[in-house]
Amino acid sequence: MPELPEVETIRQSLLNRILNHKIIKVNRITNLKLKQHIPINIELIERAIILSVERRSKYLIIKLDNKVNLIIHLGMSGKLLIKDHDYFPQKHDHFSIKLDNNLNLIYNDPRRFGLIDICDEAQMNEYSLFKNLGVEPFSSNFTTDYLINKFKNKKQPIKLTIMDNNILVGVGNIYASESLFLSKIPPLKPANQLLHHEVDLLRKNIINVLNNAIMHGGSSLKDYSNINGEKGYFQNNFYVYGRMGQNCKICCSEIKKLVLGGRSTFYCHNCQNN
DNA sequence: AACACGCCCTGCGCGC
DNA sequence: TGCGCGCAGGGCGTGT
Repeated sequence: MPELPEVETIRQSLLNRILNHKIIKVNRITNLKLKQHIPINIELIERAIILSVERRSKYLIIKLDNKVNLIIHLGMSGKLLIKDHDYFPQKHDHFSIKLDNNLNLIYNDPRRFGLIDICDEAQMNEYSLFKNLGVEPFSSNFTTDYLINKFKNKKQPIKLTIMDNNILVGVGNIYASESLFLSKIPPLKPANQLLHHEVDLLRKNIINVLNNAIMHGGSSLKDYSNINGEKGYFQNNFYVYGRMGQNCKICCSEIKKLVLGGRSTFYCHNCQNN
């Protein structure tokens, strides 16, 4: 599924297709439950005009002129696709929106870990899914001091800590391994044992790796694609993710894998050894 | 509070 | 060829 760079790529590619267009009709294609059910009053977005497409963490927020926000999360396997007016629903299509430019915005999600929700603009500050989210990696609040303060009492492995959405959003399993490699920090190192300069380096590398991935259109493993079905290319630039048994691109040591919090974690034992 | 773990699902690739 | 198993980009709820 998409991490922040993939969601951001989707957001950007949506802009010139749906902005300022009117939602003519919403269509529930299946009644299957996603992470939560599609709201019963989802028809509230019909006849509204799309004013902007924003992102918070890995959520897309489509803001409408009737003060209602459409919120979409893609979970592990969710996709948004744009298809023209004679589109015919495909397997795992769950929901679609027909626009006044004859395009359909389709939500497809085989594993159904994603979600579709709505929230009044006035209630966004109380919106439960956003309430406990940590800082955005591209915001000015994402400082070294902020991280040091958050890491202070964390004995857990740093890899789990940077994936903790209550601290920092947008860093998923791929970019956690990648940013730790770039920072030469072992994934198992307890968060509270990082030195000041390591935290600073990690912060910079998180920003850099996410930015780089966005510039490459995200990473396409298995079936991720943008709204036009196009793949991203950042997966070709991975230093460690998915490279177990291959040689480190820096020191030629063998890339190792371990499991942390149930998720595969890749690292170079030689480069990340402090 | 912090942390370990299980679970929500389908699909794919692998070994046998 | 077919089966069972493990694993997959996320995030929440539960228990200790």
